[in-house]
Amino acid sequence: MTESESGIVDLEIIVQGTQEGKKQELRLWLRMLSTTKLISQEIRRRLRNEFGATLPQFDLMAQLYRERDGLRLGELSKRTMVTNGNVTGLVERLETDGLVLRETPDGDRRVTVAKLTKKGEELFAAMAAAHEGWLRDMMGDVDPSIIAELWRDIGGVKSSVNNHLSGAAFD
Amino acid sequence: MTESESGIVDLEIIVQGTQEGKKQELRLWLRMLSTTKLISQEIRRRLRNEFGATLPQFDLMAQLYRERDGLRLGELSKRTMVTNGNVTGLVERLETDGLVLRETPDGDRRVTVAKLTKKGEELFAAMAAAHEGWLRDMMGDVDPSIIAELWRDIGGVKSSVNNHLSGAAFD
DNA sequence: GAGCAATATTTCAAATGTCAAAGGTTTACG
DNA sequence: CGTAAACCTTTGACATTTGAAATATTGCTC
Repeated sequence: MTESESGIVDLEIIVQGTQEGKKQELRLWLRMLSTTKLISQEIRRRLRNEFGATLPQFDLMAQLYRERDGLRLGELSKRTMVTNGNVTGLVERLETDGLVLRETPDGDRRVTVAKLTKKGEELFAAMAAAHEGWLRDMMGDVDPSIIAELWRDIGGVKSSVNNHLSGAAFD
Repeated sequence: MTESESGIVDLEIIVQGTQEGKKQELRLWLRMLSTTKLISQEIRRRLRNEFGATLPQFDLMAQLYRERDGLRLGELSKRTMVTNGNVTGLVERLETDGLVLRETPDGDRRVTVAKLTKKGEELFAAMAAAHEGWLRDMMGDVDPSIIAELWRDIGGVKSSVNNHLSGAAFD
């Protein structure tokens, strides 16, 4: 058995012994975290196997796909939740693969704009379609009304978190 | 403005133009992902600032705290959703910091067991208390009944995902 | 007891991630 | 004009992550 198959079990054991009604927020958080990780790992595996791409690359290309004129690296960083320093290398590798172009506009030479190449657009279109299908498949057992409800309520959680951050980071 | 303050905005822009009733699973997934990332980053920031620890280290110590007799590295890997190859270096660094001990039992020399030191126990106890408080704080605006409901429904999502994995990975 | 499958951990290469600091460019102010 | 402040990207050090391959040890079988 390869290591990749040994992976996931369950982080929630941490609060196994939780008393009724207490630490609900902690319980919810651990369940969100493990579920998100589970889905991420599955998507990562499929992206890799079927397209030879990584999840951060997919995220980044998704943004560029919506902005055909390209985006500045800083803008890309914000939209993908990838740190600035990280975007550099990410775009670099995508450029090496011929999926992305980098250019500096005449107006402001501080700026670097990245945009998808033809090849990049084609690859992303295929990945996006597959990606959506994977999710529909994975969540296939969940009632659509529950999906909608979860979407709303998690939005509430997100707002609450945003209102209680220590550092800076807004929406 | 330092880079760490520039960070997060919102990944959900990807589906800005989504038609009503379509791609609900994708929408939900993106919201889960961005919310989880938001909370993770906040916890990471606080762990770092207040305790000089990282999130994976916290996860790992949480498991060892519940098993005072220690755990084998493979067992640790499964419980923390950290891959096997990863546990090695993680434990190594914790040992360097005097928070964890490693020893090989007489019975089976393939095995390495890790356990918390006295110092490790004390540090973790402090971190755990703070951690729980942070979560209660961050989710402070969310009604407790919603929290409970989310916990149940996300459990449903998790089950569904587990039933539709391509590789191996169970619960 | 030699050989082989199973188990447990380590190692490796490549990519990603955080954070901090340094590099150029542009803008604005005195 | 000249220079400081602001802006955008890159770089660097280091930790983490994945996936796969390599090691080491044990247990089983013939």
